[in-house]
Amino acid sequence: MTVVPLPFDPIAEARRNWDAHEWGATNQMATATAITRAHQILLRRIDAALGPLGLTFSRFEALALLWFSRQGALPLGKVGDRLQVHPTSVTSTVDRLEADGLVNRTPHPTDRRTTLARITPAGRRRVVQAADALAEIDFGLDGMSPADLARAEGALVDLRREAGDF
Amino acid sequence: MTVVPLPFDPIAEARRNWDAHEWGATNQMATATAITRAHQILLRRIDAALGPLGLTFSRFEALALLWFSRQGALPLGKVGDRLQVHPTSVTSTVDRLEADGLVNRTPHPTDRRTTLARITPAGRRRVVQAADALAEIDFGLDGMSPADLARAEGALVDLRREAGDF
DNA sequence: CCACAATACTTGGACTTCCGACTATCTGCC
DNA sequence: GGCAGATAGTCGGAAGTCCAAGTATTGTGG
Repeated sequence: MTVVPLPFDPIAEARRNWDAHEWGATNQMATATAITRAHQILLRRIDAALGPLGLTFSRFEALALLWFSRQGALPLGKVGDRLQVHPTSVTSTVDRLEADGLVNRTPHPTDRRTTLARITPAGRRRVVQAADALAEIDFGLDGMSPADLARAEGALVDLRREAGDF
Repeated sequence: MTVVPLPFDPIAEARRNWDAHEWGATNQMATATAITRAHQILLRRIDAALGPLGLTFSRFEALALLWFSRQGALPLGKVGDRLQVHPTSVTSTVDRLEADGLVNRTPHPTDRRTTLARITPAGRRRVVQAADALAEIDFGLDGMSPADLARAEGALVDLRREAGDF
């Protein structure tokens, strides 16, 4: 995608318009817009870095979660809870990871409703490569100072907590 | 989507795992994850608030941009530049806005390559309702203090600038 | 002045996300 | 014990994002 730098900060501009028309919640609008843009930037860079490895960010997140799990396997539902995504998204993500041989579906030993996603040896190798690739580009955040990294993370804790993240 | 609160902060957990396995760029990973989650939370709340009005956040952003423009019309390319989305996304967004009668496509007076998106009277009414609805829910950010709003926005300025936002 | 490059938009395809609806299985209470 | 309701996962569909490629139009350098 061609990035065309604007001659002004679009958020500052939106803030002026918002105030001028008395639309309310200007600060929230500005922060919501900033988070949205940051996410766009991040996702593009991360997916670009993972593309050569045949992964996307969401597939990487699932794979890393399994990698960290003690047994290398989790029920699909647990994956959804941890990543805060819809069950159908987990199904779709695991479908693709399985098609690439990075994960296997295994029946749960006692609950026949439940399916476990288990990371394969190939999956373990791949996720390490991906983590390297992401560390290499600083997760797309090389434009942020250590202080800003901490500020952003800290400022978002209450939002996540209040939204039920933990 | 059912939100299942976790008994711990998943980012703190990821941080521990990341460090334990020496995967690198832990602070960037944590901030990237926080931004991703914040965006998920935000988008769900905003789209839920706009759903009854037949809008989504991206359609609202485009409509608001046209509303603020002096002529009530902009070339599709300009819309993409301002919202930092791919030309095909603009096409798709304007298609739907046009199907709902909120926007019209008009030929550019001098450049026949260019198409203008023009907000209709119905579009103007709708966007004001939408802005009210969003202010009502504080853009999904009612969980954040004024200080945190400013912190988050400020921390992301450098990222946006360095990425070519402005 | 005219061929070639740049620009503006659309089309088709891949991927992710969600919702609603559906099947299969387990759990609990009468 | 057995039926009702909860839980786990999948399927189909809608919407958003992107990329690659294609058409139409405009701009430009030899």
